[in-house]
Amino acid sequence: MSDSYPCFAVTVDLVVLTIRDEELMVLLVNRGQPPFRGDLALPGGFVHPDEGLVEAAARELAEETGIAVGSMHLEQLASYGDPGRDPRQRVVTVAYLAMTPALPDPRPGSDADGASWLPAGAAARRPLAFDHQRILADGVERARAKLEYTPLATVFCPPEFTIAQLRRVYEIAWGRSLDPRNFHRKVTGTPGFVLPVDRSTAGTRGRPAQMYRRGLATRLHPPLLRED
Amino acid sequence: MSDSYPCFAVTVDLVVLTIRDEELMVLLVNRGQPPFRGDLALPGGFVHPDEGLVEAAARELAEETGIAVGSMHLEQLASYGDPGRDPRQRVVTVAYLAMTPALPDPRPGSDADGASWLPAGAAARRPLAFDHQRILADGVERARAKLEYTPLATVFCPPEFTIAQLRRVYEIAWGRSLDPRNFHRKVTGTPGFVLPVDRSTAGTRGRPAQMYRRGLATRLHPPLLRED
DNA sequence: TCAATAGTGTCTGTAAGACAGTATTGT
DNA sequence: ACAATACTGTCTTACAGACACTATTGA
Repeated sequence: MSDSYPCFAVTVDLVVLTIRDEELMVLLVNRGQPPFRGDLALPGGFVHPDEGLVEAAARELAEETGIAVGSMHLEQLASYGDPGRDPRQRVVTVAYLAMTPALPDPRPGSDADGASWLPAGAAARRPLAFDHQRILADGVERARAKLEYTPLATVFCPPEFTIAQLRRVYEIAWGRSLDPRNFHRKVTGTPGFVLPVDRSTAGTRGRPAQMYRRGLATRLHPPLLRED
Repeated sequence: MSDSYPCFAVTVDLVVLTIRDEELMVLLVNRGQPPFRGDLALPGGFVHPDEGLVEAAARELAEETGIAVGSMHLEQLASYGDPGRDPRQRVVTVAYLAMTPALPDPRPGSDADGASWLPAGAAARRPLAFDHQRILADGVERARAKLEYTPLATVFCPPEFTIAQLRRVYEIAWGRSLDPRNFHRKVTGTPGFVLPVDRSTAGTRGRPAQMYRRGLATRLHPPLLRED
């Protein structure tokens, strides 16, 4: 029942997604040491002995991106522990999914040096270190799916945004265009999705747009489904 | 980046759900050793050094219930690794969710001795060993949620079942009654949910019912939502 | 004035909830 | 016959998709 206590290494790895330059992007790092030296990998690292899993994920995220976790969404994705996924030793990794508004480029010389934003779709189809290709694919799919039934699309937007900006999030994440008028009606009609603020855009071509911030809802009723 | 390789124990724990006696039930074991000796706990145990996580979950499931995993649904739930969740040492557990048709009682004298089925709702509100109360609550909520948008309710049914049996699964899991006529129309009208077989019930009061088996769909479109 | 974007109204098809009504069995 | 359960049809309402139309700005 509990005869042996084998020793495992435990890591956290992060799928950090954002929308930049009209594309869904993922934060990847260049591995400086073997194994997989020179390959791209998800940011992550070993969990410290007296540290919780979320704390480890938040710490690694702050180390790699240089920003605090407070402003971004962070949730557990899944764990991966196939024997042989790390050639050195048995490692179980707990993957986390983070979603954030567009960030400036990682500054060279900072802890985040060597990290860069790459298009998520393309990255999920190229080899990455360890089983990170699989983890990335799972993370992208989770994010896409959660846009359907949660208001999480707002975490890709700045604190105040327009309905059109929010719509672009869906269009980019799902790779399909949405009718602006129906989307507007749907979003403003779903209680708790967005809250209007007393401000409008200015200096843009066309009629100024009402600005909104995140509402308090955690689930969308009814959901905003992507398929036909 | 990778200075220390702290040593963790890794376990798998199982939330095994079924429907028995018109109730959602969970398989719990009595802990025979400290810590939490005498308390109820989820079945589970240490992952072997050369064993994958799913393999470990399937092995523990077979050991505790005495049946092969082949006939039941098994999916990863989440991982739990707060420092101090096990008073002996640092343990990270990967929890799995299993769903199965009604099984006979665990036979005394078998490996599954000491295991028993308890109502899941009540068990999720009573103290269990470690953080198993939280894991159980997460598992029950995951199962309830997945009934909405997947055909997983069928894994609680025998290989061949009637629409009324399937409806009871939803009613028991969600704690609300569903209109038999609308449910019938919805289920038979969702492609890939159920497939009719050339058989009917007999010996029952009332008109015999057509029997069905699981379809090939993995998601329900549109979903079968529980809230109003 | 025109182009562009924001936002509203309207129509139509689909599907869910409510529930009347028909079908087929055991008692 | 009657009760019980299976199944079908109909009505109403809600909502998604399509798209005409109005509103408000910059060029």
